[in-house]
Amino acid sequence: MNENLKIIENMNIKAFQNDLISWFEREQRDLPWRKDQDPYKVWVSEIMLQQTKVDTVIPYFLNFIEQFPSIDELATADEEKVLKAWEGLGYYSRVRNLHSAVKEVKEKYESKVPDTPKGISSLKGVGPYTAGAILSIAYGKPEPAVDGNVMRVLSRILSIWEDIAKPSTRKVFEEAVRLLISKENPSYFNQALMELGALICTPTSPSCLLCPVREHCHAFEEGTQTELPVKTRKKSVKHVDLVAGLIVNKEGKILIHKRPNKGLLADLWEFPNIEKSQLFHPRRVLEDFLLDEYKIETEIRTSSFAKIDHVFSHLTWEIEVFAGEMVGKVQETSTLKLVTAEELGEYAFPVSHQKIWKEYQQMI
DNA sequence: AAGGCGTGGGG
DNA sequence: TCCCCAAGCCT
Repeated sequence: MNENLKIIENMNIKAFQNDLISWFEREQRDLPWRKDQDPYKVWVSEIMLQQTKVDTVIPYFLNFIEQFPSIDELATADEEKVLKAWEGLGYYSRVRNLHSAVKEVKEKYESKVPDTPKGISSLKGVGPYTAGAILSIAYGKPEPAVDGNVMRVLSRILSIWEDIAKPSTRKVFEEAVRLLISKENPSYFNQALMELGALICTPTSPSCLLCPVREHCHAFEEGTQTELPVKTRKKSVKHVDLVAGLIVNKEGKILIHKRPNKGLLADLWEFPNIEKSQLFHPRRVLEDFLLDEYKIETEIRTSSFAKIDHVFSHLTWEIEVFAGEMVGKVQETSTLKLVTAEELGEYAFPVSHQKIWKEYQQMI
């Protein structure tokens, strides 16, 4: 056995499972994806919940399932509508992968979500955690579903001092779960570990006195619960200065651009923008960019109407925004459009550019 | 392995 | 204000 898992040898595993699952049966939150075990809905919820809080996900989940109630309806849905349903949730590659994987399930598996580790893991956007979550929650299979909650909870119960920021550490916890998981109810066991992490065994100031498994917890016994888990923090973020244009034509239509299908905010729409230059005034940089890149002649106002600060997980933006008018005409393409203010609502924008639009409306 | 990839909320 | 977090995955 792994040296990190010696505590398990002296655990009463049956009692641990029972205490944990009984607590979950009593205290679990009433969440929309817990209404049934439809593998499709479990799948959608697990993708949405990646790095995202329950409270944030709930309204998105309800709307998404209403719009796309089944594999077949999502598989045949218009890409732009699917992306719009994800607008504001972040990590947009999740929805692109989900849409693509759902199409694959429809074509290759007759619209039935695979129920084997190999099958489920082959789907785009389904990694080790999500595979285990779907297999255990939707299909009752005793597979580990190790997320941040599970690593935090088990690092405390089993006194595991490995750095959970290291990718290789997940395997230690998967092995632990394989030893601990209830074969009678793997679904509740996995969900209970995560629910415990969310409600009781929280990152800071865990509620040990309310914990249903504190008798089984080595960290509680030693008083080390606030020192665990060990997690090295990553380095600070870089900063980028942008200049953007809120450009309208003579009919008042607004110029928007679709971002590339890879990288940051892929496939989302934006107001034309470019990184600032040290050498030239932002207004001049924007003017040149619109002419060179889109062959658009513009008259840009002398002073900007807004400066938007936006923070991502790995970088920050400051966007200085200028209003302007097109002089001539544009050739519209699939990635460059002129739209009315009403039509803007049909396109998915990142939050940073939603801020631009709000500032513009206040200004005019 | 390590960095890219969003957003909103809490201490 | 700043830093960290929240049911990770991909390259």
